[in-house]
Amino acid sequence: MAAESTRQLILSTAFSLIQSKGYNGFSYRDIADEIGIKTASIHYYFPKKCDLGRALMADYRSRFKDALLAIDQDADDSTNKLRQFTALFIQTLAQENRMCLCGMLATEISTLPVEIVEEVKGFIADTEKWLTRLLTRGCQAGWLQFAGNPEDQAKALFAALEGAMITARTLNDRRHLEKVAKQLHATMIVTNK
Amino acid sequence: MAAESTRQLILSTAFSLIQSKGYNGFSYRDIADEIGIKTASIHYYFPKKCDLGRALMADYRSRFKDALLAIDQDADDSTNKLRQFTALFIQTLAQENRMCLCGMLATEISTLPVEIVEEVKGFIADTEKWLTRLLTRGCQAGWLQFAGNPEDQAKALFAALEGAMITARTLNDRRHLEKVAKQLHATMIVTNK
DNA sequence: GTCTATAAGATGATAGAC
DNA sequence: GTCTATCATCTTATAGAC
Repeated sequence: MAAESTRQLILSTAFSLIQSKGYNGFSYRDIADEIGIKTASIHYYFPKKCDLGRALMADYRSRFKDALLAIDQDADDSTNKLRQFTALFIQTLAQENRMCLCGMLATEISTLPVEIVEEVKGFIADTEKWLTRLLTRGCQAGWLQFAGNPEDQAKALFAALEGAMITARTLNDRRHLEKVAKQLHATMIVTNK
Repeated sequence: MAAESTRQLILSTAFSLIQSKGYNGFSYRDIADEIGIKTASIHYYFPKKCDLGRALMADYRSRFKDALLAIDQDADDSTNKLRQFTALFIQTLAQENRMCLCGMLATEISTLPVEIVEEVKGFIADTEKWLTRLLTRGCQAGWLQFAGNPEDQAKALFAALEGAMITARTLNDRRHLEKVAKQLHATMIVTNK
């Protein structure tokens, strides 16, 4: 269907733009010019910009959740699950220096419509909850070790990855993120198990 | 002098706006309305928006450097210097939920004029360099302990603080940042010294 | 579904009066 | 220094023809 195709094209183009320039940094015109359509056509699928923004963030949240589920279902031990998790961030950055949509929108939070704010908050809550469970189990099984409690360590770990994406992008050095990821692993993974 | 006062008023108002809404999220009109002047007056002091943005980031970078120098000159040991460092981020967030200007602009990096980009890069380089020195000395003196090398640990530490400011602001919970800071301390500070 | 046309408002910026 | 007036341009958004 031509309709479904255009809709998908709008979504993927907008996704790329919002990951690199932010919600306030892209316009319907940017999308239209890139695809070769008119802005009115975009309004047909997404009447208001916040409709598009909400759809993008909701999709992203859903796909990220699927990725976490896939890690859960993997037979690997906690250390490898942790590596798979950090790899999600490294892969995103490797793709044209794109930011995690959550980190991007969270920084713009005070300028966003409420519907989008809720999705961003949900993404953080989902991820910290998942990470807390991973860290708790990893500790119990003796694969992981760290000071403090799993909840706070999960917050610190997620924050470090989001922050490192930002600094890596700014310094135009994706290895920056890889170094931070490696450092985070070294801090938590029990090597003499 | 009225001139100096207006200039300072513009800078402080713009600073507050850019910390909360980002470079692409504030306008000359926002500043003018808040101060009670016209946008043309702002153009008198800062002809182009990037002049204002550059001034704000350069000032911030300079003041942050001074704060780091003050920590250096303090008689405290490395663990307390580290606590003073993380306190800088906590204090910023405590002030009306404001972001670190570096983290804010770094996220918008792909939309910023080059002069500003250079200041942001410089801020990251300055801070990571200072932190690396602190961590190196703290290790040598036996106050601090961590896996890997000081350079990468410095990158991870800075990234975690910037990231935690973002998540804390989004969740509207400044204790989020405090928990992450505490966690970072617990990870590195040798308790039985 | 996609377009043209158009609107109302914001934005960064400048010229020139006071 | 600060203002009024004005600018070209962009932005989100809608109405209606095809």
